Amino acid sequence: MIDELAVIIDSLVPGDFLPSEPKLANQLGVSRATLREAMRVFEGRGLIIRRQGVGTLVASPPQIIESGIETLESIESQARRIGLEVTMGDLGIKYRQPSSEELERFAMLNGLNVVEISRVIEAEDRPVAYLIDIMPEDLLPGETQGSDFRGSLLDLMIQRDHPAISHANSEVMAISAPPDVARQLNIQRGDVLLCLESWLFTQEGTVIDHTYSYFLPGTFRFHVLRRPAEG
Amino acid sequence: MIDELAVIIDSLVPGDFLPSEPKLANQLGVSRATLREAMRVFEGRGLIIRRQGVGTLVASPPQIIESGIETLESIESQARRIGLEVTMGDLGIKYRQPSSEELERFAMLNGLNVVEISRVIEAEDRPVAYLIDIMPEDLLPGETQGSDFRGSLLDLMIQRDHPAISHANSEVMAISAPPDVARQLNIQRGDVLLCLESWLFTQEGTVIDHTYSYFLPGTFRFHVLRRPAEG
DNA sequence: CAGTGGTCTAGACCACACG
DNA sequence: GTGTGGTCTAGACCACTGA
Repeated sequence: MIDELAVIIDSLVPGDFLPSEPKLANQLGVSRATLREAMRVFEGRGLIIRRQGVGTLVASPPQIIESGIETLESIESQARRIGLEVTMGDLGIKYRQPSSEELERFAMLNGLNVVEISRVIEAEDRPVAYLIDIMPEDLLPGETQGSDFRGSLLDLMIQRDHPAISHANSEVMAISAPPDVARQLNIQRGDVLLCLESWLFTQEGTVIDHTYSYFLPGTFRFHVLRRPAEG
Repeated sequence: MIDELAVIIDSLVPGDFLPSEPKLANQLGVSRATLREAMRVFEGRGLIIRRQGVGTLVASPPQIIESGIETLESIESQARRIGLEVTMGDLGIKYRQPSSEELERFAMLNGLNVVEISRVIEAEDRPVAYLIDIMPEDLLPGETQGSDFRGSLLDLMIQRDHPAISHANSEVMAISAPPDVARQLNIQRGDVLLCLESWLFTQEGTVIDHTYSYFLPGTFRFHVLRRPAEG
């Protein structure tokens, strides 16, 4: 069945709509649930786009952002390098009390809040990443004040001299999209995401930022040089 | 609903069985389909194990293999470092003609076949990874001859002097398990996997191995140091 | 064999987009 | 309002396990 679906998608050109799910299920002789299961595969590869209330259409092949995973670089600047335009959705800014773990990690002064900043990155009118930064409020770059900020938080932090960024320690994970992230990225919960959880270090060795980056498959390609251990 | 399920799982100790799916669905007041959707989340985190014909049980917290992703090291040797015992399932060995792309990549002599080697790695009686190596047949280490080979292919290649391994170029991906891989790892298709696709280079700069490594969430933790680009 | 999880079906209702 | 995808339900059959 999945092969038949592949043929149908193949026979269409980017921008074309597939028949509606009930029709297509009928046409292929399967239930809608089974059809949707199959469509997930193609959606995961970025070949089709499903939009509630609109329909399912064949996607244009995306421009791929390729980068070494060991390079700490904002999505905006990666995109700029290949001439791809990315836009940032609305900033979600939330101040809250730090957890005890955060108090320790950030070596925060008493009484300060942490600020949690979330935003969706879009390229070619599709969400491609969802970023969350958590940091002590006094370390938030001043440029971000005002809700019209549209640049890269990471770029601001790298460019400023104080505190100076040294590196990030990141963990690489494959996860199934949690409900809140799925909603933000306009995908179904359970869809596959590549996630980097990072702690940003200053040259003094203190942690000033804790981030989660969720990447949709298709637009990003991370590579890494792996070398045998010494000895 | 998912929270109620979390409480139930929390209240059990590793090794305990959950009620059967129909019973549990009834108990929680949802359909079996919905329950299964929720259970996927916990299965993805390695908290529960579902076995067809047996039941669903609460998993013991796995020992976690932690490693820098930029280190080229076999799973066996990573596991040895933390005192975890891993075993290798049966080798699948298949000889076949190289594709035109492989001919070029491997700079192969005419008439040679490539050999495709696949195996499942298990730890604590659970599959944790699925590895596939594709290489020209004349480069396959002699030790692997005979179906009772149980060691690490990568270790053999790193240890031998000719050809000497320099590094691997790997791509990091999050994928939804394809049917064949899902079957091997005893998971459901659509479950989340971290995948490394690598090309192994000799010090002469030629490619001698093409590998896919699929990692189940839970047992492995990859991290990486990310540094700002120069300038 | 009985009981389990794996998969599929048919049908329903909802949230959403767009005219 | 109409049609779309998103989600859920109830029920069925299959494949597998272990007694």
